[in-house]
Amino acid sequence: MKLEHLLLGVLGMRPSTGYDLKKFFDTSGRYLRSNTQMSQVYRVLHRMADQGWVTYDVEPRQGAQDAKTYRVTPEGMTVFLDWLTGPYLPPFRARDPEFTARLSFCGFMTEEQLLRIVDAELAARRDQLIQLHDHERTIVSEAGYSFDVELAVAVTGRLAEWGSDDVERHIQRLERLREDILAGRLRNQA
Amino acid sequence: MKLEHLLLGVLGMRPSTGYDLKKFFDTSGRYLRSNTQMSQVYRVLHRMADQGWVTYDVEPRQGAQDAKTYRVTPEGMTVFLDWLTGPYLPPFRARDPEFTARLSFCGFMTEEQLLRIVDAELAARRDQLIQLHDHERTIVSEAGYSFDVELAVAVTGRLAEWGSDDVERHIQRLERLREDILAGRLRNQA
DNA sequence: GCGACCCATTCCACTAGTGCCATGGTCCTG
DNA sequence: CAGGACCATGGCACTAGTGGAATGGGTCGC
Repeated sequence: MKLEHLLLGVLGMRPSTGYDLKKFFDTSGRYLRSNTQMSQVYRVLHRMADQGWVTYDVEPRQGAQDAKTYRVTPEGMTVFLDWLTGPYLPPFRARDPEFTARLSFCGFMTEEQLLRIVDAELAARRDQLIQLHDHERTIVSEAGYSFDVELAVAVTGRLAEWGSDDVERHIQRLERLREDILAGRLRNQA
Repeated sequence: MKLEHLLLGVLGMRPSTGYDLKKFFDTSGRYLRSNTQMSQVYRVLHRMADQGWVTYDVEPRQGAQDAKTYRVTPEGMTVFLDWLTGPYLPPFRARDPEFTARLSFCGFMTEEQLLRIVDAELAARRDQLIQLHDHERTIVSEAGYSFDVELAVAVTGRLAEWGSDDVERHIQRLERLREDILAGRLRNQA
């Protein structure tokens, strides 16, 4: 998930300055991408402007740097939609934000496109759950450094438990979401 | 969380070849780091060998490339332990693997060091939960591209719900783990 | 006896991201 | 009236990671 696409998505909802974008990723967008650097935002913005994916209006500010309000061009929107509605390959770890990122831009999708993504995610996580079960792990330290095997076994056992619980829970949520989309239950609700 | 540290941790448990390490991150270590490239593993291994953090024994294989079995040196172990037991700054997103990574190497820690990490994580997530509640988000599309506001509101609402449920659940697990460590319940169990 | 897959290392060009700092303004607060 | 937060842009050196391919075995099954 490139910063590029996230920026296009955010700008697609609301034209912003580089500063606004940075602020967004520090606050409500933090679950999409954390630790976003100023420099990175501006660098990507410059590149996208060169490629014609975004344009900006300059608001002159006497003395200080001008403020540039960026907006997505039709070409940029095409690039963004190609990513958003293009093939979704669920990442190996259910927790990384690929899926969440796409869902948070679901306003740009049709319900059919959304369903395709949800279905792909669901299939991947069901597979994953099966593989988690027939997976034994042994912990042995052979390297001669001080290592508390008993503690390691107990804690990693718990981590594995947490992991598969999370996947199960995620699957249940996806099933519920899927049904709600199909039944039109996402319409006309608070 | 640098690949460096993960490699040192894994090698600290079991000396391995570069290939073994890559395989590990593709299978049981996949929750620590996904999509690990061969080239990256070998590059980091070379650098660490230069710095004296690891050494290797060469097993000659006639015709083909020699196989090198890497192991951690005392200096490397020091570097690793400095990271592992050094200050833990919980990442903004509860889901990224910093915490999990440290816990999976808990065999190298004392129970006190483990507790410090768990406590830091717990404090961070409790703060986060408070901030999640007084956080209103409004979704408006002002950019003129086709945008289904109703769908977006419904789905992002659900995402937010999922997110805060996850944090709550994570906190409960941490509390339970904390108590179990303190009560010595991680000892002598299956 | 060949294709597929495993073992094992290395190189190369490239892209993305980090961390830190400089500039220069406004507005608020104690 | 100083200090800090906020607004806004940008430069620089650096590090880490991606993606792909070349090399050259070995083993297993069909």
